[in-house]
Amino acid sequence: MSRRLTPRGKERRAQLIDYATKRFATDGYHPTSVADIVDGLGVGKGVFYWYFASKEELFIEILRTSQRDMRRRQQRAIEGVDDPVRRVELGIRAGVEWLAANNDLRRLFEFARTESTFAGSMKAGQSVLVSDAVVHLKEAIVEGRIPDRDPEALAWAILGVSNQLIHVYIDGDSMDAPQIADTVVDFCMEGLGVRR
Amino acid sequence: MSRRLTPRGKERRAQLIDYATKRFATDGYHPTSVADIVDGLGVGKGVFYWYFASKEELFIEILRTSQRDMRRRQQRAIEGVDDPVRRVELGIRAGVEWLAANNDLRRLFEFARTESTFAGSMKAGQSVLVSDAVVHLKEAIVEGRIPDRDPEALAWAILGVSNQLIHVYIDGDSMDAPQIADTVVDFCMEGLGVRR
DNA sequence: AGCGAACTAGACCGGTCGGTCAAGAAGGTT
DNA sequence: AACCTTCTTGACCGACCGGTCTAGTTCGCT
Repeated sequence: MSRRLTPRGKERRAQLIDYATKRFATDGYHPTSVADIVDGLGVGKGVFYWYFASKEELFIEILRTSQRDMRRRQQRAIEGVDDPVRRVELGIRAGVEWLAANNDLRRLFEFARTESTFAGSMKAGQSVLVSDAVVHLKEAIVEGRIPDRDPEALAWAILGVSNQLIHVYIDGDSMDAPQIADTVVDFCMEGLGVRR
Repeated sequence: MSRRLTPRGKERRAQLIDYATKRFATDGYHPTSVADIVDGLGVGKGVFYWYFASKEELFIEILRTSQRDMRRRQQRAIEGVDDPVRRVELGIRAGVEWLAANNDLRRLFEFARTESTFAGSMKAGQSVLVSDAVVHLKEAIVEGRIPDRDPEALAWAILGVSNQLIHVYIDGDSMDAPQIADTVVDFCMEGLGVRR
């Protein structure tokens, strides 16, 4: 699906994406029908299928552009920083802040990972983030700044901590984004801090 | 829903739960219809509604009993162990091994967290696990074995690492459960191991 | 003003959904 | 054998699903 869109058309399309994102995030993808979306916007069903080939296509589009946006933010946050450990930290903070600011999308990501139709698309996107992180982790290992362990596993672990703490503390809104970022960074840098 | 069940009835019920769990895990909760379940078992639809009041009730029952089972396994793994740090480690290992061995259920948990209908039930169950862990973490802090940080956040972080690494390495079957457990324990105990 | 492209409304379609129900088979107890 | 409870069948129901389509309106351009 790809049409020539006038400014008016682009805005409609954006409207549909925004509203659908919210509904998907609050009610779930399956329970939200196309009729719900167009009714909520007060437009006819034809509008939806003018801009999107299917409900599924819309959802995948939301996932793709969101993942791209998050990665961009992370890259902007670390550009020009020499210290690899510092780059990891800034990457974590940028990621946490993006996910906290786009909680709707975070929820969509969580769901998308659970259904085979979307899992592939999600895994691909996440793998990109992990590869990004692996570069810095490897550098940190080479420089002897952190012990030599599988950098990919470390990157996934970081992602896991970030997602979990945001999920708990944003949805339970008992912490703001910077506080969560502090907690995540702290745990990722030294874990429980057990002396062994 | 609760009926007097003969042994035969109990087995039917278990059959339904087993098969539905697998279908829910592979195809998703919504895409799996009640008709799919009974057809897959070669029985009539009435059978399903003889044992369960609704599709939703069945799903919640699966979640409840699974969470209980996982917690039991964790408790059995740490009973009689004096060292709180060791208890945390054994709890992590037991949790990881349970989730790896019951990957179907792990996927269901992942989905259940994303839909408002089931999120409450899931959160409650997870909170219990966290409270369990918090007890040992507090003790470890008091004994000076680990630095004094919010034990609840630590517990959630541990849960996040466990879920993420199992998700990645079991579904991509490139590691077995004990290896994953090692990796999780390692990360949780000392994180990236940054010297600060 | 006129025309084609962009956009919109909403009735409509076939299919599927979760759930019901009447009828009867199977099994245990007396 | 008679009888009651447990269990099973599958046709059926109304609701709703994603998606189509036709008839039209609005807009930008010449």
